[in-house]
Amino acid sequence: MKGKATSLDIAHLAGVSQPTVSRALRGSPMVNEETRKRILAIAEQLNYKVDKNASNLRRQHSGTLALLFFEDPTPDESAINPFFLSMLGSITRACALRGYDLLISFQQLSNDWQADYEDSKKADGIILLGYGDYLESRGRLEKLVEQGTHFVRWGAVQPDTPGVSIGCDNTQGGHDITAHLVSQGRRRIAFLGHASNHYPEFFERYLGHRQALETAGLSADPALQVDALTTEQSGHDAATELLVRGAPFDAIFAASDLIAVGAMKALLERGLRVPDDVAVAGFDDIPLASFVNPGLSTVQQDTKRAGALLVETLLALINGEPAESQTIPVKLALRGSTAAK
Amino acid sequence: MKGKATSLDIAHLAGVSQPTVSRALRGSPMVNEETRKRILAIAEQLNYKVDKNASNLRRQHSGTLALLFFEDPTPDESAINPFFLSMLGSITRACALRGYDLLISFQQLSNDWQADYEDSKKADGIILLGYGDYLESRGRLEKLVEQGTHFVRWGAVQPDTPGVSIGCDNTQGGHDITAHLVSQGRRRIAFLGHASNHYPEFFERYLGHRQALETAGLSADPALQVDALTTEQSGHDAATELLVRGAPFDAIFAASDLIAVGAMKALLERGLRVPDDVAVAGFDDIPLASFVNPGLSTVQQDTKRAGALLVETLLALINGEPAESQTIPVKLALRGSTAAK
DNA sequence: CTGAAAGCGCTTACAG
DNA sequence: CTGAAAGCGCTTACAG
Repeated sequence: MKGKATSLDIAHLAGVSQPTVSRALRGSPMVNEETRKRILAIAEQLNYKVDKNASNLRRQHSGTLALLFFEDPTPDESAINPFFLSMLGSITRACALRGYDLLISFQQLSNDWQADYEDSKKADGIILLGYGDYLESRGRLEKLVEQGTHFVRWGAVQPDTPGVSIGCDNTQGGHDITAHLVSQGRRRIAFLGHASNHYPEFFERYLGHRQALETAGLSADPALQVDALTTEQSGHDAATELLVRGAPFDAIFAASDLIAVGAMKALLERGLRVPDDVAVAGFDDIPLASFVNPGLSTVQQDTKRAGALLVETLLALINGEPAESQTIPVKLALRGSTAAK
Repeated sequence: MKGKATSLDIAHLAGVSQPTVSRALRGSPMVNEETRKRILAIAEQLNYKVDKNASNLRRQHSGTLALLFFEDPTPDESAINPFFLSMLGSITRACALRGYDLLISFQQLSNDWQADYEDSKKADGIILLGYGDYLESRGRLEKLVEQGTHFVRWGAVQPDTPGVSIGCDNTQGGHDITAHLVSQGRRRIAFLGHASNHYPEFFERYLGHRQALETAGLSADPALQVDALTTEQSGHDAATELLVRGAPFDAIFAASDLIAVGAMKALLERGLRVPDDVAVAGFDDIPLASFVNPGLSTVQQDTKRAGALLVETLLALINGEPAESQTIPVKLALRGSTAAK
């Protein structure tokens, strides 16, 4: 036999028709048990595998999901945001569990998305994972909805966002970690991270932060908010800017762990001690958070649950079942960086 | 028009035959320029995308590579070895650059590999990336070769390994970092990591380590080698074991950064100072290496180059071109953890 | 329980 | 330069 075996080869060997082979292989109940066993044995022996291209073409689905991963500040570097890598792992596992393959594509938010996996029938639906200017990408989300593409997005869950989104409770997280800082005796708490609707996740964290301040009877000083994207460098720059401004502060809540780690570096370089002089908290609970010195207090996102929920929701969408945006609860992971003075 | 547009729909609208549409879309030179333009315009307007299943079925290839990722000590946790994540990123980019899609699958080394992507025509070839007992997996490599599967493997490059491998120069790396430790005045250098042919990469690093010791006129004390897998926990355990043994040492070369970081923790817990009491070096240069305190000296593997080389080699194999195993040079990344006493 | 027939949407000789 | 024909390897009504 030259080349790979086909179902027709098996049919010949088993003395049945090709459709019967197809039925037996997929466990159709209407195949004689003995016939099935014979067919399975031959298939095994020939190392036969169903040709997915043929099968998919006929069945008009692919058994594959696509993960569209976009990140803007790091177009080409190998350093991908660890939080997303953790998500990647959990999404892969969730797919495998449900018998789906996962196609992966890294893209820049600023480019046109190569989101034609579904159109070209390579995937049944798309998971969008990334970080960047929401307002810039919004139009593309609308286009996906318009085209009837099946997709779920990881991000801020807001009523006016096109399509279905899964995200963590950013507001609650921002609130809780700030409340914790207050409970540790901090009063002048800076926020490092973009705080506008361009970056809804950060904005929600910021709003939660402000809520907690208000509850504590503290006011949010505009001088204590500095824009930052989710990279260490950006966090370093933001903390430096904060120091330059000169407004006193005794704590920093960074909108992501990467920002927090960069900020800690900047503080240490200026001779400030964490947490003695400045408490620092982050968001995400990336592995690095427990390794910096002191350990970084942060808001933990449940990536395992998130990955599973993204996949489940997308599959529901694909199957025409109702699917809604959902928010996942967060919890605090407290370490040395926010100890009381 | 209901459902997605097909090439036949376009043919009708353009007043040509369906094969002409197919030719025009793939830029065949034997299509009238005006006809082509008309067809392209219609295709654009209908948001037409070639059905990959049909195309692949006909052309008998998939334009997709599969990345089979296996890791054994962490079957289900979300914490994936950061070094492999870095490789993942570079492989994805290398694929995208060459117009290939990447299918990803996480597996346990101990299970049967679900390596039938090529058999089922979902991928044209497979990249194997992972860490575990080589002797255990060897049989499966042999089977892949036997079946004529196109694959490349990241790992130790050794003549008797089935198939084609790409790996870094582990021996050189182990040699250079040990020579560096010696140059910093260290004389009793421990090695943490498996040092047997079950783990060829570690073994090569160990051999390089011994070479450097010999060159320096130092002998390798068996009491200073402790087995460890590439996790922090394992590194922590190994360092603890080393301390329990009681043989004096003034430096540790860990076979991976994760081991080194775990070992550093164990040392600090016992009140030992790095580098004053014990210098510590690792291997991989994961992002964490520059964040621990003090920064971890290590051997840097060029993951960008590695990813590109893996993809290039696999594509050569797929195209029936000659392809050979290759070794990538390494370089040292020196930080505070190996400063002179 | 099984087979003959049709067809998924392309690509590629083969003719002209 | 273009079209009619065949066929990639399956799955699924339709008959029996």
